[in-house]
Amino acid sequence: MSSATQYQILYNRLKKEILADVYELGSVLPSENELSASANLSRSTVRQALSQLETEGYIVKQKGKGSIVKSKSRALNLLSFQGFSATVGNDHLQTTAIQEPELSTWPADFFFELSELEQGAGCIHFIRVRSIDEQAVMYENTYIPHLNLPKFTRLFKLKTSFFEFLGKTYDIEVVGMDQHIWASIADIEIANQLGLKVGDPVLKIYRKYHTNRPHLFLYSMLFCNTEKYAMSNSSGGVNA
Amino acid sequence: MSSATQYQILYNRLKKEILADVYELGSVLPSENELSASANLSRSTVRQALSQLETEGYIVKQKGKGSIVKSKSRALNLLSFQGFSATVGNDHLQTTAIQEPELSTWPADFFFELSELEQGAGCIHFIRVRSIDEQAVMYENTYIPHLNLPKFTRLFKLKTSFFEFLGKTYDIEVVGMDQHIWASIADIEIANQLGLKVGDPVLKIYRKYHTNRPHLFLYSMLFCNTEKYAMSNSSGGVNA
DNA sequence: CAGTGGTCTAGACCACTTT
DNA sequence: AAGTGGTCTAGACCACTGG
Repeated sequence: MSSATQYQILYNRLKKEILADVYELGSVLPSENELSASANLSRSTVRQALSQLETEGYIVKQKGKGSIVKSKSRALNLLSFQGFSATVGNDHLQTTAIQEPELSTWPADFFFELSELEQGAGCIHFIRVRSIDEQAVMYENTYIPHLNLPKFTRLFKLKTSFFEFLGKTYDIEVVGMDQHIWASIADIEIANQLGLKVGDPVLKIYRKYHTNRPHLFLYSMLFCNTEKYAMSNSSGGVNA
Repeated sequence: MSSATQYQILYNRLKKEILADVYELGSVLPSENELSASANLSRSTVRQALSQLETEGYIVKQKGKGSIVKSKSRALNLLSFQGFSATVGNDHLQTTAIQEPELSTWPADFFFELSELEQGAGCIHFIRVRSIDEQAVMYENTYIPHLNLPKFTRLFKLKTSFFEFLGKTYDIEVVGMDQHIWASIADIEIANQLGLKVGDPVLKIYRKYHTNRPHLFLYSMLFCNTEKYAMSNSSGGVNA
């Protein structure tokens, strides 16, 4: 929490209203001047809030028309599982716990560089397997520095959405990420968990998530079975 | 082309300077106030240019410090080759022609859905292999609908940058893309071209590029050797 | 034509980093 | 203390969409 900025407050309000269908898909938001007047903010500040909604895919702006509600997509538009035609909805997605969160030291040869702060804090580690319609597609190894996350191991239930939990419990939001991707080969553990044979090709993805807390990063190492489902994403839409 | 805005001009200048090593990796750009003074622009306008550089991954801003040059990643911030530590510069990147551009019909089982317009136009097809320091890393199969691209097969030289060519010759710019990613296995052709053994894992990427021409899309099918170099990208960084 | 978003200016105060 | 980027204001003119 702490002191949120004006544009963040407006951004959150509008996002909430879009998700709550106050503004329906395809309709226009109040104009920048109207928002400026009603929220008692300068137009620049309103534009900053709208800009964030735009880059996250909630709205599209059109000169002369207005800000049009485009989708209720989640924030990060980066490489998620999709079927070839339709997106995989929550109905079809299951999560299985392989290892419950435990506090330990960081792996010796951790791929990403860690700050001294992170090194000293130790890490929380857990493993999940994600499935789509009973088909295991992703083996997910997550590492989190134990920085000011009281009672994490007690509170977090692996079955729930990790990002949602962080938001609701600690006000932590993911604002970006770096990722590295390789084609790799399933070892015995990965093969077992993903229903593959040892030596089958798997997608290996290392991710570093950036959060709204300045020095807090989250790390994931993913192994994906892409036999049936590809990883996919879109980019584009321009800028401020 | 046409009348560029002030912040676009500044953005392009800074990007060019970063790519030309005027500002080295890890160094700081001139401060917003300095740029504002030297370019004779308001600080807001300077911030808009820097903001675009940031969302595209060229710089990172740090309160109290400055704008730090982060990488020379290509414009479209989506999945490009990077070494583990340093970005791969143009000095280290070679292109080999495998098949020169030729006009033909579309493949029978083309992965992406094609419009009637595209179907009727036929396609230009060429194959390149990209290498980093003599190490082949990407087998690139490109398909372009033959829509109002006069003399393409005569004008385009495979050794030159494809996107740059489209921009300079036809004023076509890539503004976004969709991509699908799988872990796959090298067949005899791919293995030969990438210096792998048949059965080695490769990254398979199908891309559909969106351009500034409303109905013009470009298609690529990539096969990547990720033994030494990973594919990587960043997302996030906020806005104006 | 009035209304919209796109660009731009010239200020201001703040929190943060470095010296 | 000086300098940096982050936020915010109150204006202005423009190009574009709609009636």
